[in-house]
Amino acid sequence: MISQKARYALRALLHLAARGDGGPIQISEIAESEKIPRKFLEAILLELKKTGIVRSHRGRAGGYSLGRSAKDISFADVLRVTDGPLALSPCVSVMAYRKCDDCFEESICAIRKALLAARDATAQILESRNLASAAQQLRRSGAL
Amino acid sequence: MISQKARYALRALLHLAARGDGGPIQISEIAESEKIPRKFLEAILLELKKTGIVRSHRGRAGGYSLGRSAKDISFADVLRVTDGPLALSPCVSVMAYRKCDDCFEESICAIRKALLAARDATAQILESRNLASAAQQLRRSGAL
DNA sequence: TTAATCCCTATTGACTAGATAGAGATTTAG
DNA sequence: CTAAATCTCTATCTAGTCAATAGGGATTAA
Repeated sequence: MISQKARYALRALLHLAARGDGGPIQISEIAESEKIPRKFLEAILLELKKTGIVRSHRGRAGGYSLGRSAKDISFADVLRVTDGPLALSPCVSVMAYRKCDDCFEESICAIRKALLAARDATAQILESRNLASAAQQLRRSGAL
Repeated sequence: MISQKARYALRALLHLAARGDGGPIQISEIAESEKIPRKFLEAILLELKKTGIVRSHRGRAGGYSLGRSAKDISFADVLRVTDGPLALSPCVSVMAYRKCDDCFEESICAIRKALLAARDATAQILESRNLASAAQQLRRSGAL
């Protein structure tokens, strides 16, 4: 299961992607219209900023905007920031590989083989879905 | 990431699948040869028993054996017991559906659409991998 | 210089993961 | 029949994580 943080992050980013072309948007606007606890959202956006997914503008009339084109921000990108690796085991993570603590011999581990296939399938999907396509879906279904 | 409990469960079940035809195997044998804390393994096997994945035999010379043919026990079956639903969100879980707490309108949720595709991809893989095929892989690579 | 914004650190409460302890119940060998 | 070996059950502990909140500090523009 993804965390609440991940849900908030995705909702906030979709908000930015949808109303994206009129300068920065304030935390409080996002928090109110997406029903996200304001302080929690601050922390989330700060993390997203550190990885370049969003950009911030300080001072009066400051706020947040996407750090790059919406079509270049995938669901995988976001989940990796909020929830860590997509993989079901560190030993099959591409972005954050680590040997399992008690692994005997990785090359013949039957568990690893299954988890690796699962990771590849998940990553293939989540890397192909991005904010632009998601926002477009919303527009098509009349939600925007 | 899967839990430590899931790892232990899978290792224990592979142990049973590999040495499966000579009557029940004791917890202590599994615990020692798979390096799993004994008491923790007891709890895990008890849970696996409740769902029919293993069968127990009490008393002297008792122990555990698989509850059904190894080819009918998928990785998905095991992970569902130890770690809950495979899905990344309750609203896309097939075995344990639940509406998201703060969902506005499920049918047009763009997040849900991506998570649904991810669930299907993961489930497809994990339901196709089973203890029999995993044990066979181990045999082929000379681990048994 | 003031007000609006983002930035940062610390803290809290609830919950879960992983592991352990100690008895109780059941079966079978002798 | 009884003793030993097994599984069964309930309770507990510790450390860590999740979700949320608090209270300022830094920056910018009007």
